[in-house]
Amino acid sequence: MNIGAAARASGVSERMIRHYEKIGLIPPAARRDSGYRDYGDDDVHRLRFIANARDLGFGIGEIGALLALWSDRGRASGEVKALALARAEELGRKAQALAQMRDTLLDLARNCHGDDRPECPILKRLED
Amino acid sequence: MNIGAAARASGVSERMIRHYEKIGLIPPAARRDSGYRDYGDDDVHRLRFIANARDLGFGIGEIGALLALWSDRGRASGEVKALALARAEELGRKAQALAQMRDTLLDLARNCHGDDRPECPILKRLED
DNA sequence: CTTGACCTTGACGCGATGTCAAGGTGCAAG
DNA sequence: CTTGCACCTTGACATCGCGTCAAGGTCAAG
Repeated sequence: MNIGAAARASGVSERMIRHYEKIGLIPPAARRDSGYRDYGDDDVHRLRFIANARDLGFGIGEIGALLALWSDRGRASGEVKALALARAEELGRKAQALAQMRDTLLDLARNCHGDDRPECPILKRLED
Repeated sequence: MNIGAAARASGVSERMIRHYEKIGLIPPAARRDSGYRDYGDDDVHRLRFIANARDLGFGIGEIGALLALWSDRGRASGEVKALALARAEELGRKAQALAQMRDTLLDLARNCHGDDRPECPILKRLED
């Protein structure tokens, strides 16, 4: 399977497949005589795993750890759980921070006439 | 005032002050004979404005627009309000996306024994 | 004059991805 | 066989906001 087909099958762009290979997240792909990368079902499976982990907010480093645990038949599920909980906590922190900013902005906007007059509590707040 | 003092007074790092100047977000600073940048109270005021806007989640482009409105005596507060509401909406979207990921992870973790056994619903989910 | 704090520019790093360029490969139709 | 198009290769540059380090100039106090 060429890289384009693997990309379509896995949901990971060609660009990122090459990138993940370069940074060592995935092993170097097999090559045909032409130099084209050649992927099998296992490779696509691994790429889908990565895509799913990314969709859940894991970073590259964590995904590396997850991949190692995934391929370790004797792994302890506790390690995976710990990674997931740590990520969940971090995501919660970020989500709260963003929600806080949003609320502040909505608060400021509520007190702003929003008409043609120049007076604006939003800008006042930014000045402080 | 040297750049270090301006950084301390405004809460914007030296690095970012130079950066904002290079990308044109702020006008080039005055220079002493030595080549040192020289800042006045107005400059610090503007930098604080930028720091506050950043803390509220505005991006560089939006801050540029806010700065223009800020220095426009005849501005319409409606324009500022529109920027704030657009940013608030975007922040809300991101916050929700992160919270969604967090909830999914907590859900998966809840169903994971988290002991020494290898069986793990989290990894199962990542495989799909 | 020396020392140490401060300034200058420039470059490289992160994280994850897009995009563009210049060139080679594979395959099907003419 | 040739032509053309889709696909592949590597590499470089852009994004966004910031850290950090390096090599050198400046300033002020001792």
